[in-house]
Amino acid sequence: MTVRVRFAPSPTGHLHVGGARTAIFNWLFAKHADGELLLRVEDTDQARSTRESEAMVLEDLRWLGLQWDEGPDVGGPHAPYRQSERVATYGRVANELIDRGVAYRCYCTEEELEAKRKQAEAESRPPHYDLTCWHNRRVEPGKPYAVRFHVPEDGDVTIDDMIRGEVTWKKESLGDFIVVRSDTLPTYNFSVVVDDRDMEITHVIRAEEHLTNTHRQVLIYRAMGWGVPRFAHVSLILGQDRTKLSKRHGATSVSQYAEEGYLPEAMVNYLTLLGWSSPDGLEVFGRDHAIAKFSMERVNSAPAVFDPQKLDWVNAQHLHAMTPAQLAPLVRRWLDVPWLEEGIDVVKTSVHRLTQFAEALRFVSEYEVPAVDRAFAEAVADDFRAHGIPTDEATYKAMVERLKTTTGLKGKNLFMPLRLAITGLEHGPELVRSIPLLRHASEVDPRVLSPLARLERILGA
RNA sequence: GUCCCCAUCGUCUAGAGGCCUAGGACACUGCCCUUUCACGGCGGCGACACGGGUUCGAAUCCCGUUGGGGACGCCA
Repeated sequence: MTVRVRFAPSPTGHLHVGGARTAIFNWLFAKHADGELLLRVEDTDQARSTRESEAMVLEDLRWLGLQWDEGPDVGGPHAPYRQSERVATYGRVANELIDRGVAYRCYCTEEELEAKRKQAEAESRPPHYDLTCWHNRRVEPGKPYAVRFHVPEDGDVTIDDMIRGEVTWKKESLGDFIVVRSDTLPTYNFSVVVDDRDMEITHVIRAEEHLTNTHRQVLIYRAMGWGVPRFAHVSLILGQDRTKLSKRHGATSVSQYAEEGYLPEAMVNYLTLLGWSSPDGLEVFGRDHAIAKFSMERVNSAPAVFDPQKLDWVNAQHLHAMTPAQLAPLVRRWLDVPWLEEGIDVVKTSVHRLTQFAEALRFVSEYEVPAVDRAFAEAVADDFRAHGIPTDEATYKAMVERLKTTTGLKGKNLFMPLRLAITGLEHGPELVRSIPLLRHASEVDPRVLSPLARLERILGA
């Protein structure tokens, strides 16, 4: 049987790293098994769902480089893939549930239910529905009602979770729950079951926050006589304070990380590492490796704290492995200069994120006249005029040898003022690379002062 | 409160009863490389939450305690 999994976001904003990790695990699981991944939009919460959010989520998933076989954008044999467009189906199933006597119309108002809940709480009883409309089943034409599922006598449920093993719930832990709201839209626990059934989902891989929902969902599968898919509940991603990662922990949407100069490859790599480890111990890897090695057996059941520092490191590893030609088109967004590739090559190892290239290369386009000994500057300028500005390692080394003689300086005493005079800074990439870079950049970019022009600034000042 | 899940260095993790004096990675830190910064290399610091079992033997299996998290909606 072909593995079919789904990622089912609700379109209420950008994709969060938690959702991204769930999507990635679904994708890895499907790809590894040569199965299919489909995307389903869970937009039955009309108050919060928007098309703009849906577009953002899809864009975030594409940025990560995940691809799906069926979805609202690409269609497929089980269309539509938006729950808001599937309400007729839910209504049919709900009616069948009522016909079978396992669900009923509930005419209680939200206010009544709220009062009952409060009273139950006050009497320290479980806040379950008091079954008024179950005992008094009726049809009141014209009056709005919700459809409620009745938890049966044999409502205990045990699942064999791929990550957690056997998990059992007693029927008492559940009250009768609503499957269709009075506005005729389904609730999550209901639509998910109908859709997973319709879409022939074989494995439900989702976040642990849904674990307890599984009790209700299995009850619906049973009532309809449907086969139950396998479940895999992935642990949550936590913030540094060990609570569920949320906005107050800082950047939590993948689009923010894209803005901050992280590579999609690194994001996928790091998120994959949060709860999964490669059997060969590799920590820096690409998509193909993850797909080849992925298995649910190696997914950790304990929650994981999101560590921005390690993400940075993983990102740097991917960055450093890329060529300047590969990086240049990505960096242009932040720094669009004609000498970009050589610049990238010179400062690459000092950079962890794409955004940092602009900062690391600022010394090329910006120059503030530093405090340098005038005679020293004169000597260097004379050398440039006589022998030309170094253009590679050989000419640089020759220049250094001459300067040792003409200035009588060596070691730190030579290199520190040389660096300061030419870059305007005390720290930076190797001079053997920086000086040729400045020369080449000044030749193609009028905004860049050549090394000689810089010395003349000092002398003219 | 009830139910469910979880528990190895600060963090991510390896660990399927003897291979464990518990391994790796990030972070921190020392040295080396480097005439700066970074990269890189070699070291250091640093954990099996606690208590009972089971067993010749437990990080590993069982029970309990504690701690953390999640869910208890006409949200998903």
